[in-house]
Amino acid sequence: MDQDQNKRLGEVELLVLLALVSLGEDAYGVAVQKELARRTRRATSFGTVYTTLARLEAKGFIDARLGDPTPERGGRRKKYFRLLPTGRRAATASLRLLRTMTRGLGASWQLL
Amino acid sequence: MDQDQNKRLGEVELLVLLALVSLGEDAYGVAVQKELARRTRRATSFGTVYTTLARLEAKGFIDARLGDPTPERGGRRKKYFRLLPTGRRAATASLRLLRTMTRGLGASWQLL
DNA sequence: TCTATATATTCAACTTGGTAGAATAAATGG
DNA sequence: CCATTTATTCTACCAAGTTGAATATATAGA
Repeated sequence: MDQDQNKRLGEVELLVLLALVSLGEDAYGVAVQKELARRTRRATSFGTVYTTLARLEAKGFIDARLGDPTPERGGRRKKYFRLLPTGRRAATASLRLLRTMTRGLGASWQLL
Repeated sequence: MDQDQNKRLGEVELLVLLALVSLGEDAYGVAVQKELARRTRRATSFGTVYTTLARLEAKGFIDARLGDPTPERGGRRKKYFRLLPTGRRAATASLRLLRTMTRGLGASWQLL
Protein backbone atom coordinates (compact mmCIF):
# COMPACT_ATOMS: atom_id res chain seq x y z
CA MET A 1 0.00 0.00 0.00
CA ASP A 2 0.87 3.58 0.54
CA GLN A 3 2.76 3.64 3.80
CA ASP A 4 2.33 7.37 3.99
CA GLN A 5 -0.46 9.25 5.77
CA ASN A 6 -1.57 10.94 2.57
CA LYS A 7 -4.74 8.90 2.63
CA ARG A 8 -7.77 10.88 3.65
CA LEU A 9 -9.11 10.12 7.08
CA GLY A 10 -12.85 10.45 7.59
CA GLU A 11 -14.24 12.28 10.58
CA VAL A 12 -15.58 9.19 12.30
CA GLU A 13 -12.36 7.37 11.53
CA LEU A 14 -10.49 10.11 13.33
CA LEU A 15 -12.85 9.96 16.30
CA VAL A 16 -12.35 6.21 16.56
CA LEU A 17 -8.57 6.56 16.43
CA LEU A 18 -8.72 9.10 19.24
CA ALA A 19 -10.95 6.77 21.24
CA LEU A 20 -8.31 4.06 20.86
CA VAL A 21 -5.69 6.41 22.27
CA SER A 22 -7.96 7.29 25.14
CA LEU A 23 -8.72 3.67 25.98
CA GLY A 24 -5.18 2.36 25.76
CA GLU A 25 -4.95 -1.34 26.60
CA ASP A 26 -8.66 -1.88 26.96
CA ALA A 27 -9.61 -0.81 23.45
CA TYR A 28 -12.07 -3.28 21.97
CA GLY A 29 -15.23 -2.72 19.95
CA VAL A 30 -17.79 -2.31 22.68
CA ALA A 31 -15.50 -0.11 24.76
CA VAL A 32 -14.87 2.14 21.78
CA GLN A 33 -18.58 2.55 21.22
CA LYS A 34 -19.10 3.39 24.89
CA GLU A 35 -16.24 5.85 24.89
CA LEU A 36 -17.71 7.69 21.93
CA ALA A 37 -21.11 7.76 23.56
CA ARG A 38 -19.59 9.04 26.79
CA ARG A 39 -17.48 11.83 25.32
CA THR A 40 -19.78 12.97 22.56
CA ARG A 41 -23.52 13.42 22.71
CA ARG A 42 -24.39 11.74 19.46
CA ALA A 43 -24.52 7.98 19.84
CA THR A 44 -22.58 5.93 17.32
CA SER A 45 -23.96 2.47 16.76
CA PHE A 46 -21.94 -0.72 17.17
CA GLY A 47 -22.30 -1.42 13.49
CA THR A 48 -20.70 1.89 12.65
CA VAL A 49 -17.87 1.38 15.11
CA TYR A 50 -17.00 -2.09 13.86
CA THR A 51 -17.21 -1.14 10.22
CA THR A 52 -14.90 1.78 10.88
CA LEU A 53 -12.46 -0.36 12.84
CA ALA A 54 -12.34 -2.86 10.01
CA ARG A 55 -11.62 -0.14 7.49
CA LEU A 56 -8.91 1.38 9.64
CA GLU A 57 -7.28 -2.02 9.96
CA ALA A 58 -7.47 -2.55 6.20
CA LYS A 59 -5.65 0.74 5.75
CA GLY A 60 -2.95 -0.35 8.14
CA PHE A 61 -3.68 2.33 10.71
CA ILE A 62 -4.46 -0.09 13.51
CA ASP A 63 -4.02 -3.77 14.23
CA ALA A 64 -5.95 -6.33 16.25
CA ARG A 65 -5.33 -9.25 18.60
CA LEU A 66 -7.78 -11.60 20.25
CA GLY A 67 -8.18 -11.41 24.00
CA ASP A 68 -8.04 -14.26 26.53
CA PRO A 69 -10.79 -16.88 26.06
CA THR A 70 -12.63 -16.09 29.29
CA PRO A 71 -12.19 -13.42 31.93
CA GLU A 72 -15.14 -13.84 34.34
CA ARG A 73 -18.37 -14.99 32.74
CA GLY A 74 -20.10 -15.49 29.42
CA GLY A 75 -19.68 -13.98 26.01
CA ARG A 76 -17.43 -14.04 23.04
CA ARG A 77 -13.75 -13.16 23.16
CA LYS A 78 -12.79 -9.52 22.86
CA LYS A 79 -10.80 -8.25 19.93
CA TYR A 80 -8.33 -5.62 21.08
CA PHE A 81 -7.19 -2.87 18.77
CA ARG A 82 -4.00 -0.87 18.86
CA LEU A 83 -3.01 2.32 17.11
CA LEU A 84 -0.05 1.84 14.79
CA PRO A 85 2.55 4.52 14.03
CA THR A 86 0.99 5.12 10.62
CA GLY A 87 -2.37 5.63 12.23
CA ARG A 88 -0.93 8.01 14.76
CA ARG A 89 0.64 10.02 11.98
CA ALA A 90 -2.59 10.12 10.01
CA ALA A 91 -4.51 11.32 13.06
CA THR A 92 -2.08 14.05 13.99
CA ALA A 93 -1.96 15.14 10.37
CA SER A 94 -5.75 15.56 10.35
CA LEU A 95 -5.72 17.56 13.56
CA ARG A 96 -2.84 19.71 12.39
CA LEU A 97 -4.65 20.39 9.16
CA LEU A 98 -7.63 21.75 11.05
CA ARG A 99 -5.35 23.80 13.23
CA THR A 100 -3.81 25.25 10.11
CA MET A 101 -7.20 26.20 8.78
CA THR A 102 -8.36 27.91 11.97
CA ARG A 103 -5.15 29.85 12.47
CA GLY A 104 -5.72 33.56 12.27
CA LEU A 105 -9.50 33.37 12.17
CA GLY A 106 -10.19 35.21 15.40
CA ALA A 107 -10.61 34.13 18.98
CA SER A 108 -13.99 32.46 18.55
CA TRP A 109 -12.42 29.91 16.21
CA GLN A 110 -9.48 28.97 18.41
CA LEU A 111 -11.31 26.24 20.21
CA LEU A 112 -9.16 23.32 19.38
CA MET B 1 -35.45 21.61 6.85
CA ASP B 2 -33.81 20.94 10.13
CA GLN B 3 -32.66 24.30 11.42
CA ASP B 4 -30.43 22.60 13.93
CA GLN B 5 -26.76 21.73 13.47
CA ASN B 6 -27.33 18.08 14.24
CA LYS B 7 -26.50 17.20 10.66
CA ARG B 8 -23.12 15.61 10.26
CA LEU B 9 -20.50 17.80 8.67
CA GLY B 10 -17.89 16.08 6.52
CA GLU B 11 -14.23 16.91 6.88
CA VAL B 12 -13.94 18.70 3.56
CA GLU B 13 -17.19 20.51 4.26
CA LEU B 14 -15.64 21.81 7.46
CA LEU B 15 -12.47 22.88 5.68
CA VAL B 16 -14.51 24.76 3.11
CA LEU B 17 -16.52 26.54 5.79
CA LEU B 18 -13.30 27.60 7.48
CA ALA B 19 -11.94 28.83 4.16
CA LEU B 20 -15.06 30.97 3.79
CA VAL B 21 -14.41 32.52 7.18
CA SER B 22 -10.83 33.17 6.25
CA LEU B 23 -11.70 34.79 2.93
CA GLY B 24 -14.51 37.00 4.19
CA GLU B 25 -15.99 39.17 1.43
CA ASP B 26 -13.94 37.67 -1.37
CA ALA B 27 -15.14 34.11 -0.95
CA TYR B 28 -15.98 32.63 -4.33
CA GLY B 29 -15.24 29.21 -5.80
CA VAL B 30 -11.80 29.76 -7.27
CA ALA B 31 -10.63 31.73 -4.23
CA VAL B 32 -11.76 28.94 -1.93
CA GLN B 33 -9.82 26.40 -3.94
CA LYS B 34 -6.73 28.60 -3.85
CA GLU B 35 -7.07 29.18 -0.13
CA LEU B 36 -7.23 25.47 0.52
CA ALA B 37 -4.22 24.86 -1.69
CA ARG B 38 -2.30 27.62 0.08
CA ARG B 39 -3.03 26.56 3.65
CA THR B 40 -2.94 22.80 3.22
CA ARG B 41 -0.52 20.72 1.18
CA ARG B 42 -3.02 18.44 -0.42
CA ALA B 43 -4.62 20.14 -3.41
CA THR B 44 -8.38 20.04 -3.60
CA SER B 45 -9.74 20.19 -7.14
CA PHE B 46 -12.21 22.81 -8.33
CA GLY B 47 -14.81 20.13 -8.87
CA THR B 48 -14.56 19.06 -5.26
CA VAL B 49 -14.81 22.62 -4.03
CA TYR B 50 -17.88 23.43 -6.09
CA THR B 51 -19.65 20.19 -5.28
CA THR B 52 -19.03 20.82 -1.61
CA LEU B 53 -20.20 24.41 -1.80
CA ALA B 54 -23.41 23.27 -3.49
CA ARG B 55 -24.05 20.72 -0.76
CA LEU B 56 -23.40 23.22 1.99
CA GLU B 57 -25.83 25.61 0.36
CA ALA B 58 -28.44 22.87 0.06
CA LYS B 59 -28.07 22.23 3.78
CA GLY B 60 -28.60 25.88 4.52
CA PHE B 61 -25.13 26.40 5.97
CA ILE B 62 -24.11 29.04 3.45
CA ASP B 63 -25.78 31.23 0.86
CA ALA B 64 -24.70 32.70 -2.46
CA ARG B 65 -25.02 35.92 -4.46
CA LEU B 66 -23.77 36.73 -7.93
CA GLY B 67 -21.03 39.30 -8.24
CA ASP B 68 -20.94 42.37 -10.49
CA PRO B 69 -20.99 41.56 -14.22
CA THR B 70 -17.48 42.73 -14.92
CA PRO B 71 -14.66 43.96 -12.71
CA GLU B 72 -11.63 44.33 -15.00
CA ARG B 73 -11.41 41.85 -17.87
CA GLY B 74 -12.80 38.60 -19.18
CA GLY B 75 -14.57 35.69 -17.63
CA ARG B 76 -17.79 34.64 -16.09
CA ARG B 77 -19.34 36.37 -13.10
CA LYS B 78 -18.22 35.27 -9.66
CA LYS B 79 -20.58 33.64 -7.23
CA TYR B 80 -19.86 34.81 -3.71
CA PHE B 81 -20.60 32.64 -0.72
CA ARG B 82 -21.28 33.62 2.84
CA LEU B 83 -21.34 31.60 6.03
CA LEU B 84 -24.75 31.60 7.69
CA PRO B 85 -25.32 31.34 11.45
CA THR B 86 -26.37 27.72 11.12
CA GLY B 87 -23.17 26.95 9.25
CA ARG B 88 -21.11 28.70 11.88
CA ARG B 89 -22.77 26.66 14.58
CA ALA B 90 -22.20 23.42 12.69
CA ALA B 91 -18.53 24.25 12.21
CA THR B 92 -17.88 25.18 15.82
CA ALA B 93 -19.74 22.06 16.93
CA SER B 94 -17.42 19.89 14.81
CA LEU B 95 -14.32 21.56 16.20
CA ARG B 96 -15.57 21.33 19.74
CA LEU B 97 -16.29 17.66 19.26
CA LEU B 98 -12.70 17.02 18.27
CA ARG B 99 -11.50 19.06 21.21
CA THR B 100 -13.64 16.91 23.46
CA MET B 101 -12.07 13.78 22.06
CA THR B 102 -8.49 14.95 22.44
CA ARG B 103 -8.95 16.23 25.99
CA GLY B 104 -6.79 14.35 28.45
CA LEU B 105 -4.84 12.42 25.83
CA GLY B 106 -1.41 13.81 26.61
CA ALA B 107 0.55 16.75 25.32
CA SER B 108 1.31 15.32 21.89
CA TRP B 109 -2.40 15.32 21.11
CA GLN B 110 -3.13 18.87 22.18
CA LEU B 111 -2.37 20.37 18.82
CA LEU B 112 -5.63 21.93 18.06
C1' DT C 1 -20.33 41.03 -34.88
C1' DC C 2 -17.57 37.13 -34.58
C1' DT C 3 -13.94 34.85 -32.63
C1' DA C 4 -10.07 34.02 -29.71
C1' DT C 5 -9.10 34.08 -24.99
C1' DA C 6 -9.71 34.30 -20.12
C1' DT C 7 -12.29 33.21 -16.16
C1' DA C 8 -15.57 30.79 -13.55
C1' DT C 9 -19.13 27.38 -12.65
C1' DT C 10 -21.86 23.13 -13.59
C1' DC C 11 -22.42 18.26 -14.79
C1' DA C 12 -21.98 13.33 -14.83
C1' DA C 13 -20.10 9.44 -12.94
C1' DC C 14 -17.67 6.90 -9.79
C1' DT C 15 -15.14 5.76 -5.16
C1' DT C 16 -14.97 6.07 -0.33
C1' DG C 17 -16.88 6.76 4.20
C1' DG C 18 -20.97 6.75 7.46
C1' DT C 19 -24.92 4.28 9.31
C1' DA C 20 -27.52 0.83 11.58
C1' DG C 21 -30.39 -3.51 12.08
C1' DA C 22 -30.20 -8.21 11.94
C1' DA C 23 -27.56 -12.27 11.99
C1' DT C 24 -23.92 -14.92 13.84
C1' DA C 25 -20.37 -16.45 16.99
C1' DA C 26 -18.38 -17.84 21.34
C1' DA C 27 -18.30 -18.39 26.22
C1' DT C 28 -20.42 -19.84 30.86
C1' DG C 29 -23.52 -22.01 34.20
C1' DG C 30 -26.91 -24.79 34.97
C1' DC D 1 -27.00 -29.27 25.37
C1' DC D 2 -29.69 -25.18 26.35
C1' DA D 3 -30.54 -20.63 27.98
C1' DT D 4 -28.18 -16.52 28.59
C1' DT D 5 -24.60 -13.14 28.08
C1' DT D 6 -21.28 -10.69 25.57
C1' DA D 7 -19.07 -9.42 21.43
C1' DT D 8 -18.31 -9.29 16.50
C1' DT D 9 -19.63 -9.77 11.56
C1' DC D 10 -22.80 -9.13 7.61
C1' DT D 11 -25.68 -6.82 4.45
C1' DA D 12 -27.29 -3.04 2.33
C1' DC D 13 -28.10 1.56 1.68
C1' DC D 14 -27.26 6.67 1.87
C1' DA D 15 -24.07 10.64 2.22
C1' DA D 16 -19.71 12.77 1.25
C1' DG D 17 -15.38 13.04 -1.54
C1' DT D 18 -13.34 13.32 -6.05
C1' DT D 19 -12.40 14.53 -10.73
C1' DG D 20 -12.37 15.28 -15.80
C1' DA D 21 -14.87 17.24 -19.11
C1' DA D 22 -18.39 20.27 -20.58
C1' DT D 23 -20.55 24.64 -20.41
C1' DA D 24 -21.33 29.42 -19.55
C1' DT D 25 -20.04 34.31 -19.53
C1' DA D 26 -17.24 38.20 -20.10
C1' DT D 27 -13.68 41.17 -22.77
C1' DA D 28 -10.95 42.87 -26.51
C1' DG D 29 -9.72 43.26 -30.88
C1' DA D 30 -9.90 41.73 -36.06
